[in-house]
Amino acid sequence: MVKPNTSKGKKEVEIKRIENKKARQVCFSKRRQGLFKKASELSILCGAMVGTVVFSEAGSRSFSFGHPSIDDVVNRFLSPVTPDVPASGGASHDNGGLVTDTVHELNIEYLELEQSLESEKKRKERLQEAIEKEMGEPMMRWLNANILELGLDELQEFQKKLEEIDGIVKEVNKALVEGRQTPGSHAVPAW
Amino acid sequence: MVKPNTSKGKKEVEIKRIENKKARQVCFSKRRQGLFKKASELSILCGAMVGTVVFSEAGSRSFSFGHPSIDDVVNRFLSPVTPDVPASGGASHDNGGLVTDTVHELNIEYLELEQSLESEKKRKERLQEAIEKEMGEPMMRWLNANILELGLDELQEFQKKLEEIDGIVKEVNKALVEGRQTPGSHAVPAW
DNA sequence: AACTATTTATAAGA
DNA sequence: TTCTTATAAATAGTT
Repeated sequence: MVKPNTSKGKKEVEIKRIENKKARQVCFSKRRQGLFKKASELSILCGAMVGTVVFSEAGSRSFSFGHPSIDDVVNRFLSPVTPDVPASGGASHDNGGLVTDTVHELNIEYLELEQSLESEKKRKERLQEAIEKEMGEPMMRWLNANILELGLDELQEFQKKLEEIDGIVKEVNKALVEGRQTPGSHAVPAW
Repeated sequence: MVKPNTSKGKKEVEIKRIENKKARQVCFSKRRQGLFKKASELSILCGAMVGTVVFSEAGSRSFSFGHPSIDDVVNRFLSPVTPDVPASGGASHDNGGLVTDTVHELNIEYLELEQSLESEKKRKERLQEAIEKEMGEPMMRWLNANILELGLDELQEFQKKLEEIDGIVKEVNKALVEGRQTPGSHAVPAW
């Protein structure tokens, strides 16, 4: 290339909030793309589960990438199977085999059990919090913002949804009370 | 740096699974770092919520980055509410005054009325969509992700919330049917 | 883990 | 928004 420098091109950037709104949006768009590309490459090259979620500043839009899917990744993240916490090594208690027979091994087993109970407790706390937070504040905020705007038809539609969800919850509840086993296939409508 | 070229340096890579285990692990480590850095830069430059989760291939370890925190991002992702609803550019028909008296003015008034009805219709459509979208997909996704994990206590808590909301909706509904006037202060709990 | 030749990402400008 | 291009940044292979 023999083009003279026309002052285009990348300049070094310091990483701090871009104040100019237009420039910020352009950057958001470009870097979001770049981020997803990197995430995708990592998942392919290394066969790893990777999930990335980005919300636009206003919060009105969300973008996500996930391998194998964003839902899989989120579920995995929420699942107690692996303790999360950045770079925390999960003591996997796989147990293919024989009974432990030394005091040392018994001790280890006990510690693992204790840890697993602890993390189960934490998980429950997190779920409880989530219910409070997701069903509480944001839903109520949305209602506050919109309920006065709803007409009759809309209200009835909204109510129908509510009752649909309520029905599912009741069903799962029942299944739990009765069999105390995983309610694998409760009647889920075609979501 | 006066080193002669000893054939180091990057070669182009095609994006496919790296078969060599050692190389794959090294790549995982490097690119994971890179990904988190990019995610962090995006969140700072553009003031956006960003979350990224990566699981090691074996699945024993998880790594995450989140701004403001990974839990915030996940909760937001699972939250049924997105306060989008773009600013409805409603032509405010304030009317402080006198009766219009020329054909021209009547025409204008008619056109404005028509426009206002049109935009009202649009607004309703938007709300209908919002109900579908907010109550539908994200809520169901959240439920899917969590309902099997909920214990009895949590389920009952969840249900209580549902019924609380349902009660409010019914009340507003009633107010609409009866008085056909803004139900300014229905019994709203302390949200 | 450090090095560095190259590829890749991207900030500005058009 | 999309394309172009100079340059900064990421990184694959080597040591």
